[in-house]
Amino acid sequence: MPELTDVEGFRKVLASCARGRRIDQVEVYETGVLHGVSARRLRSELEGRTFREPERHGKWLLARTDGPTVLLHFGMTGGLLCCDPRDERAPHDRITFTLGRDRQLRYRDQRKLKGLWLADDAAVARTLEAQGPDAAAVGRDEFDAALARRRGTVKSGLTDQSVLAGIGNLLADEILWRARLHPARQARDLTEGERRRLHTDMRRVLRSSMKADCVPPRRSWLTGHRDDADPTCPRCGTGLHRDRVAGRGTVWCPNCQPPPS
DNA sequence: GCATATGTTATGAA
DNA sequence: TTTCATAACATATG
Repeated sequence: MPELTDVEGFRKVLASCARGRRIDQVEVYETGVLHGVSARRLRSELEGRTFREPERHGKWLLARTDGPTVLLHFGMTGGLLCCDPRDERAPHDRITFTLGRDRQLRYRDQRKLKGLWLADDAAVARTLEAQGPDAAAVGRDEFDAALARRRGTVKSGLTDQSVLAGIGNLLADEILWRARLHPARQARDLTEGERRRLHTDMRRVLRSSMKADCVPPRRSWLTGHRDDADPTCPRCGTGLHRDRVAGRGTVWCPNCQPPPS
C-alpha cells in the first residue's frame, strides 16, 4: 500500500497513539524486519524512552523519541496500527511497542521488504540526504528544476525517490492522468506550461489523497478503474491502456494522454 | 506453474 | 554519470 499518502496516515496514527507516551516494552516477533540493530539492542535503547512528535519525508516515517529515532519504511505491505495490548496478535505483526496499560503500537508487514532502523541524528540525516524534496511540500520552482534536468520518462522522474520523495506507482499514474500527460513522455521535453500543470495537479491529487490516507479508488479517479476487467477512462470513456513504463505496470488513457511524438 | 502486486536496490548494459 | 531493464528480496492472490 504505502506511498506518501499512506505513510502520512501512519504518521497520524503514530502521533495520536504514541506521542508523549513512554515505551514500556518492545517485542520483536520477526528479526527479519530489523536493519543494523539486534532485537536486544532495540529493546535496551528504546524501553523507558518517550515518543515525541513524529515526522515524515517521502515514504520514510521518523519516529522521534527523547533518545534515538526509529526510522520506518513500509515497503509494499507494511503498516502501523494503534491497538490494545490485549488484542489478538495478527500473523504479520512483526514489532510491538507497549505504551502503558491500554495502548500498543504495532508494525505489521506481510512481505518484510523493508522494516525498522535505529538512528541517531547523523544517521537520520544520511538517510534523508538521498531523498529528493517531499512531493507534498515541494514548490513549483524546485519541482520544475528537478524535472527539467532529468533525462528519461516523466513517470520515472516522478517515482525516483532521489528526484522527488513520496510518489509511488499508483500516485504517479493518477497524477499523470489528471495532468493529461502520457507517462512515457520525456521529462525534459515537457513545456513549461505542462510542468506547471503537472505540479498543480500533483498538489491536487496529493491533497485529496492525504485526506483519505490513500489514493482513493473513486470512480471519478483513474485509480477507481485500474483494476476493472475492461477499464475505461472516467473522463472520456475511452478504453484505458496498460503497459510497463519505468519498470512498473502503468495505466493511462490514450485519448486524454497523447503519446510522445 | 504463471503473472501480478501501492517498494527498493544491486547489477550490467546502453 | 545517468538511466534502463532485470532480477532479487518474501509473500499472497488470481
